[in-house]
Amino acid sequence: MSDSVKAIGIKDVAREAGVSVATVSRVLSNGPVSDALRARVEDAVRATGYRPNLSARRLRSQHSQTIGLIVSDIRNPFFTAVSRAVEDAAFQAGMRVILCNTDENPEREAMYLRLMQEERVTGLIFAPTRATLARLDRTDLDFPVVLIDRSAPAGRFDSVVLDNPQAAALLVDHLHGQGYRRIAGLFGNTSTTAVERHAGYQAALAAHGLHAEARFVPPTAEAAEAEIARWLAEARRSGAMPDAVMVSNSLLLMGVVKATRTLGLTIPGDLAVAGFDNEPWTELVGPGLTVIEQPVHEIGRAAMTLLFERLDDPERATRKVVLSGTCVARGSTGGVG
Amino acid sequence: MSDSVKAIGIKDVAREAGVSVATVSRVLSNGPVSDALRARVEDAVRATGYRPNLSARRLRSQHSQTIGLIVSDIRNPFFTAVSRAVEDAAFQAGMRVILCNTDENPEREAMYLRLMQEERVTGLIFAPTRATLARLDRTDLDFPVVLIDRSAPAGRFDSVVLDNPQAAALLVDHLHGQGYRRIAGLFGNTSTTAVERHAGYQAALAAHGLHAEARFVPPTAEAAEAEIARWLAEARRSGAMPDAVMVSNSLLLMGVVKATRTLGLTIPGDLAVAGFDNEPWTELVGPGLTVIEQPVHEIGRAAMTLLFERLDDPERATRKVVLSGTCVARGSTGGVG
DNA sequence: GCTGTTATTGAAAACGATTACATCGGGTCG
DNA sequence: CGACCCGATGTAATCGTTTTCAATAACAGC
Repeated sequence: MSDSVKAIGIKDVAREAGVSVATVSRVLSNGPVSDALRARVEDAVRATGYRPNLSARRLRSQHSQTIGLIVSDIRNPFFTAVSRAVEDAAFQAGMRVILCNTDENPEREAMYLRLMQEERVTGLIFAPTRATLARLDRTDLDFPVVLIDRSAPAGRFDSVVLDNPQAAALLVDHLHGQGYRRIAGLFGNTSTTAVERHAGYQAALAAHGLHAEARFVPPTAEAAEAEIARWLAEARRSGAMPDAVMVSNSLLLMGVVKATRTLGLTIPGDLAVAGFDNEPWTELVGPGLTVIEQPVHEIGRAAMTLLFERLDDPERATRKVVLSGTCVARGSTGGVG
Repeated sequence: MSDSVKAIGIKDVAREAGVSVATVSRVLSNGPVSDALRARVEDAVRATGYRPNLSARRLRSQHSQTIGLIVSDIRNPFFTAVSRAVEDAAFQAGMRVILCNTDENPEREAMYLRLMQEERVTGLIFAPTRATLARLDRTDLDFPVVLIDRSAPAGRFDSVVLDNPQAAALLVDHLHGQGYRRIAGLFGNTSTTAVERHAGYQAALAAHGLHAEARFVPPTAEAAEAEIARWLAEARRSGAMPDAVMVSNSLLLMGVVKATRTLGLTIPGDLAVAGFDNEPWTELVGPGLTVIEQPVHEIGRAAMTLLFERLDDPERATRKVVLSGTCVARGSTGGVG
């Protein structure tokens, strides 16, 4: 707590060890130094408790050794898992990660993009909203970007995404196989992900000769709960109750389950339910919830791989890695009758 | 993607605007500049697309404008909520947050503490494991630290914690009021939090004249599931089945619920269940899970307040803010019979 | 008209590290 | 033995800002 002493710098270490600052720097970065001096310097570092100043280091070396990771919702276990994978890969490569959370808010996205530039990040992994994705082409960033979860329509950026249409179709096929015929769909209205899942849902229903009924809501449990309650009330009046509902993410899934509780509906007796993301709790709710499981860790790893390859060769053609999900069938789609 | 042009710096802006770099700097930091020049500089900034280099800025100004936040598990909604509160408060104060995740691993804690020093953070908010907490007194950091969730035994650091004994007692009292008499307790074995909750649990049971039966496990759902299964099997053989079990965090809670499923026990018929942290899914599992709700947002805000006050006055006495939780009663403790 | 004061502005030092370049010894080879 | 080279080390330039300090201009007071 002695506030008066200045923080110790590389000069102090050099003096303590009786060498030049250059030698200290070389020891710190495993440069060519004789064993004798190296030992002296290491002792001095320990003795003084020296910690290099990262700002100075980054400024001079023009190397931030940092990659950015901008996700839309850190509470979503999908993103926590991905960020874990990214961080592990980054750590192995001796890099740090700056993790930012946008809440699907374009203003925050813009703010964090600016931050990334000011931090001079080496690269960025980004899950943008549709709004930002649209103008991202025209924004110029001076670092490579890999998109995750949300994909670019054109091809200026590398990206890694789930095969969303296929995954949605997987759910529809499963529901159809279990005997459900009126399959409602509830989708988020901010991400391209939801759009793709909706497309897969529609195509699969068409293939089975079924009619699609889809609605789009803000990606919150509350919105989903309210919408599904309204929807079912209407459906009951018109005598056209769906026998199953699939949703495009786990927040909506929670909303739907809540709604069935307040409406007094049983799962799957009155309504079958299926969704995305195999979160730990989905196994524990009701008879267990049928979900699509994403290869979350692989998605994170793939994003890092793409990023590093791009850093190696900035000129190569952009790539899009598409991974497929698997259907985890549980009691919530137990079958008709 | 024009890689050949050097990144533009403050010099380029100065040349573009026909002023000195000092003036540009002053405009950027709202220093005293005539309106005419200010306008010219702002135009130049826009024209060149200049972004200040944060490393250089931090190096020169000796002000990182950054606070560290080290949590033990970012997937734990308690910490996601806290970090949200911290980040909001930091943003309002014009600061950035470096968020780090230790997984309750002392090595990672040490690594991140080192990182905080090298980043020259202004202050740190930290939820340490017991192991690290013990040696934290002897470590010298050159920035103030506020502990959250886990409290310091001595008093070198400011801290903000839940009133853990009281919260645990709240649960025990509730269970007792519902008619339960054999109340088992399952606690994590890495945090001081669990220790305090255990103490409250024991005291409350004693007050009711009941016998405490507690066990400690690693803070994972798997460990809890295995332990509770073993425990119940033993208890059944010895004819001393508990009629209720309380656990010290939400991961353990999940493990216990899983175990009841595989063992075919009903909640609360065969076993009442209660735990900590009012996560969204606890409402949806079985008849709803009775939990202690923590004032998560207030905890984050209080930590930031403590930190800022400490920065204002490094000499003042350390404080410990204790907030109380509330009991959210649900079906999982529905009552005996 | 001279001086003191204040508000703008620019030149240059400083922040704490890395690194280009020079220096120095000692070994190898012709 | 001299030329050459190589590895270890030190000196000083450098990264892109902020900030100190001096300079200038404008203006008020006497």
